[in-house]
Amino acid sequence: MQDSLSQTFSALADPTRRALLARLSKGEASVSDLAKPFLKEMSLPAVTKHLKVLEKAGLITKGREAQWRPCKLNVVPIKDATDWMEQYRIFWEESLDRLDDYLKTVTTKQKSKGSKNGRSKQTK
Amino acid sequence: MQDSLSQTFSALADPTRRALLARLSKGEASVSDLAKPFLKEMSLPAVTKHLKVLEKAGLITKGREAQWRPCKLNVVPIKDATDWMEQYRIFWEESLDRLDDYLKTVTTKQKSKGSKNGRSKQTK
DNA sequence: TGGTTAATTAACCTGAAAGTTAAATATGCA
DNA sequence: TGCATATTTAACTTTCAGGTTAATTAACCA
Repeated sequence: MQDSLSQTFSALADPTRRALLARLSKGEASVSDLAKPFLKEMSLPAVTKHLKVLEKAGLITKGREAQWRPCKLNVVPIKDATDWMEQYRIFWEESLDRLDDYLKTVTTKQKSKGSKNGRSKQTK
Repeated sequence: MQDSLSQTFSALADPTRRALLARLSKGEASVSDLAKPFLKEMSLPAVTKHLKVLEKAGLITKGREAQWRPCKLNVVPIKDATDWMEQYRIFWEESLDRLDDYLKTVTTKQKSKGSKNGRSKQTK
């Protein structure tokens, strides 16, 4: 058995499953509704399996209504994954800062037609 | 070949690889440095393979310095993955709002010993 | 009761992921 | 040169993911 973060990431690591989630973000849908856009590319049981993966990862829950299984999105594991990723946010914000500084340097250079230093990355 | 989001998510879907990234977030390290904490559980070539997965996903880059291959974190794909997840943020914020409302209702009830509305979720 | 629709299960195939051990490749240094 | 260290590659095994087709289950409806 896998830890739940791994399960979430691996559920998300498939474009069909991400598309299913995207569809469900617009509202509940039955299995055949969900499958419809994919039936050119794969069989219904294949979609069933994808849904099972999503269900095991806690990303969707299936209800029952007559012969339909209305699926709905559960976003909690996505939030958990996002929370995990947050620990890296500082890194890309940092690098955006550097980009910012760099752009400022370029702008300055353009205005003053000259650089105060020979290196490219030096500001700040 | 996989699309890059799938590659990122699938690279992140392994606790060893996430631990490697976490280690790299503290600074560059060589392969053997990185491997050290895992050598009780797996062989060095296994770690090499994990690093290759991370490298192919663009999450790290390997340099060379004598016989060492210093690895460093590249956080861009993580940002991309986060950006993708952002489309779901509204959902969990929504549900936190509902929780918030609920807590407010409970508090109000405690203070006023009565509820202003007759909705179903208010008890308990 | 029997037919239709919705969905799942079973049995199977193929390929790739994740690990192994052993051998090969670089690089530094005495 | 030749040995030691760092890392990768090769060859192999096992397990699992993702797909298939065919059969089965479940519910509705006439």
